Amino acid sequence: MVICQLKGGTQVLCIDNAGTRELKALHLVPQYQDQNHCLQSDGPKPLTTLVGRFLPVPAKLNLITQLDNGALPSTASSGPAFPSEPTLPGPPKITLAGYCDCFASGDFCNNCNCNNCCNNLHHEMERFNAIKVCLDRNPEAFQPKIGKGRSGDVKPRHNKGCNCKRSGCLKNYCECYEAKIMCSSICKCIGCKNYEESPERKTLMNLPKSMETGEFEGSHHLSPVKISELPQFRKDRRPFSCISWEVVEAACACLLAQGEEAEKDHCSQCLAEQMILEEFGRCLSQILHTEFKCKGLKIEPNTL
DNA sequence: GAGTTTGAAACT
DNA sequence: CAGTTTCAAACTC
Repeated sequence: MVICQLKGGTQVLCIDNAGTRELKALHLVPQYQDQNHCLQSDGPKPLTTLVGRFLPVPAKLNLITQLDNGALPSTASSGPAFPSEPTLPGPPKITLAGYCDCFASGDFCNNCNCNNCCNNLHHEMERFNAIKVCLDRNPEAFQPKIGKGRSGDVKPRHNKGCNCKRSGCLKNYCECYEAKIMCSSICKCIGCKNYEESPERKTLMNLPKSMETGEFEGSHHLSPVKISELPQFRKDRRPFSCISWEVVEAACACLLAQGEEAEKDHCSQCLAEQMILEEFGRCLSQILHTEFKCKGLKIEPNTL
């Protein structure tokens, strides 16, 4: 893969036929590839636009790393990689860092509340430089934090491990707990209670059954726990108070079972989809009934 | 909704 | 690498 220059002076991606990983991602923008396998465009399409919009994170990393190492531009580029852009004195001092969830996950900001946001198309070079700075500092900065465990492990785990000191890893401050996974040996947390046999954790896992009362008793040897002292699900992720992860899992299991049944009966894809959708409707109906019951509301027949 | 707490990321 | 600062989200009141 190389970088080439268009007559407008804009840098765009250019690919060869080597069949690299990046090539796959670039299939998303075939209209930019000319007869010499160089990408052309009907208008300027800056590099970072393509990177940010189309490349999956591993490909983005690969590309940026290669750019950073100076490995790419030599063959097809007639000049420096970005001759028309001013050289920036250093990393931007504005909101363009790992603090921002959008930037950290490799996305552009969109409808966020950030101030002086530069993680957008209007600040492509600042964004590009910030990505390079982040990767210089940490080559895995844009990798997902939750990954598969060691070889053979099925359970996901935090790639770096958490460093919690005061939350006992049983609040959403803890990245492991927030991701609904146990802390592992690579965590450096103090006073961790987020492990398989932890009674405190088991108490929390029983939470959904008791949300109506505001107070509940866990295991017999544990003292009553007030709901206000327990970690709550993030409001934006959990709009229905009665939907626990167990409910979600059960609903998914129902849908899977329905799909398997359709497959066993050799149903057409269309019919299978219909059966799964109907099952989803039944699940949703049950969930809504439970939710309304939780809130002491009546359900009008035509609302479902 | 304002203020506090918390821990990741950045910085020194 | 350790200590400190900055930041945004979680949490409390």
